[in-house]
Amino acid sequence: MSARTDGASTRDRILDAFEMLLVEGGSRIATLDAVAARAEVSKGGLLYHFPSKDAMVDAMLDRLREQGRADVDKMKDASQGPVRYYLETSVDTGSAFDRGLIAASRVAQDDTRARETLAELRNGWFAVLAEHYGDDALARTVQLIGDGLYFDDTTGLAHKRSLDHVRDVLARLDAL
Amino acid sequence: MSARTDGASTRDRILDAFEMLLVEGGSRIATLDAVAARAEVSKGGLLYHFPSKDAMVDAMLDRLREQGRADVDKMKDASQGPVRYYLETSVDTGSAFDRGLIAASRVAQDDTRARETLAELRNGWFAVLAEHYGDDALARTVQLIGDGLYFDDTTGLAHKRSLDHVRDVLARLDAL
DNA sequence: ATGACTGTACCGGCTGGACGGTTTACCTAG
DNA sequence: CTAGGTAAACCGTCCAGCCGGTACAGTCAT
Repeated sequence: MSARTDGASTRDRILDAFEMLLVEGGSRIATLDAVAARAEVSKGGLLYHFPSKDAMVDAMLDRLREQGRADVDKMKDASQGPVRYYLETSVDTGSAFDRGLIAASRVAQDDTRARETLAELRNGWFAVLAEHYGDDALARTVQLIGDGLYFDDTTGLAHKRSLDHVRDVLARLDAL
Repeated sequence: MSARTDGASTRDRILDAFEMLLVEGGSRIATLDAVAARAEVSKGGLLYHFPSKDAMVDAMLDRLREQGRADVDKMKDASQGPVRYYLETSVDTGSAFDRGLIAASRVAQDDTRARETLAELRNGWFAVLAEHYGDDALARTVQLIGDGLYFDDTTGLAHKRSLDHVRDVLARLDAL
């Protein structure tokens, strides 16, 4: 709550490092030693802030949920409208939020809390989409397209024309 | 290629056990010991068939690619047409192929070969979709929806009405 | 104002357990 | 005899978590 080194608190630097490693190589390489090294903290220092790896995951997920709430707000009053905003941010924009999202999905493979967090975020977006359209079928379909975009992106096989294709199809439905 | 115990060969039983463990708990719990136990084979017996874990992954991926080729064929001459077939099989039907697909995506997190295999399978489906529609935008969008369905399913948060919603929207586009 | 003490933030060596993989000795049906 | 195993000891490596220390800022009685 007081000591700073560069700009961010050590605590946040550790969480950032954890997310980066998760994004780059999955949970296998995101060991405590690797996280500590990346955050330029000793392992002991890391353990001072987060008593266990589990606690670190919890903290990362808490931060992500908070960022998620902010994202839903931005989506609601985005100038392009919620749909375009949602679709455009479904592909990795390099933001801290995206990084956290990808990190969480890496962990989700064997962590229930991460799955729950992801589900909670998805529910938030769906609510905005459903309210905007007043049509659950359309809202769900757009959300699925967003999930597909996101999946392709994180699995490393996104086609750069995908977003254009989707916009084209949604235009035919007057759903943009 | 000859010895049977129950119905399947020991080799296939091992691969099945490996996939099951991958689906249930990700690569962390799919250890050689756990696979051997699930397949009711000794660890030595497992290593007799697959000299290393890497070799086991390769074999699993090979089997999956073969099943994938068969699936593309089934998709081409499915009575419901390729789109319905593709969509319906994007949600887990409990088939061996689905299980293999989920298993591969679990491994894909830190395995290039698995990512390549998944990409190859996706290309096969896209080709059928694109040929059917003669419209890349629509084909890509349907594929993204399929990816979304699949993603939701494997992340454990599928809504059972999703498929109906998608069918509804595609009907509005005369794309079913 | 100073010396004793306290809490915060952090360091880094170490341990114990799990895991992948190897090897060896043994069994058994065809 | 040999293909197809079983059973279990063993090795090297990796990793989470533990622990004994350090540095230093602040507090407080004297």
